[in-house]
Amino acid sequence: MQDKITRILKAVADPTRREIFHALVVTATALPITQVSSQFDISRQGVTKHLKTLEDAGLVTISTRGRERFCSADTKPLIEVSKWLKFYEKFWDDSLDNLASYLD
Amino acid sequence: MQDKITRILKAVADPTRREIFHALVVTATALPITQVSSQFDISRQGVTKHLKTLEDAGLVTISTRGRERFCSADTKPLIEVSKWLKFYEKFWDDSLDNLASYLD
DNA sequence: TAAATTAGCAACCATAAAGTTGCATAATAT
DNA sequence: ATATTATGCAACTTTATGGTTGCTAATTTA
Repeated sequence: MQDKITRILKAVADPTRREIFHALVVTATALPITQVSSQFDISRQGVTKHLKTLEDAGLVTISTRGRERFCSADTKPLIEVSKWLKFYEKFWDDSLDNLASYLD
Repeated sequence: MQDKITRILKAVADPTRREIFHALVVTATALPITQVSSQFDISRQGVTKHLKTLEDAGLVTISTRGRERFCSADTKPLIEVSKWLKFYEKFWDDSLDNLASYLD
């Protein structure tokens, strides 16, 4: 369907999803879905959908233990975003000069 | 409506928009809309919409001269994305150690 | 065993997003 | 003056997205 970088960027483009991701990153311990969703105003199903999107992007991993599903964040896919940005860093300040040197 | 970082991330989350943006960055000279759209398979109007989205995110600036509207890329807003990423860089490799030092 | 908890699935809704076409208008070129 | 070109605007279609609710199934707890 979509390529990796697109999935990652779409995943973090939504503010609620960024919040969920952030919460999982700073918690640093795997949380069951209900416990994640309790931190947000939207329904559990809403959160589950967001978690699925984050999982598809590789930003969240989910493991089942008993009836619970534990979610934890994985920041590694963001390296892709960082790599994508790298190219444009060249142009951040003195655009023309840096472009010139790039074209050489 | 949406906050800055969300507008920027949404703008670059679309692959066609990333392509348009990239084309403008490497061209380094302002291009009239028709000339931009000629490089893509979608209609001129489609491209115009994407340019509007990019402009709203600050990634493209458009100036009118005569009947033409010249578009050029501005990479500066991507600094916001870079700043957003900064926080998560801490966790990229040795997650637990770095989280520990962050929490101190 | 019965009650409570965790979660998935499916259907649904409203809105946004990506793209199209047709038409009007202003600026340029012939 | 006419024809051409560059563009905006508006309406429309299709599909994606963010969110909801109701129901069912499985695992725990009492």
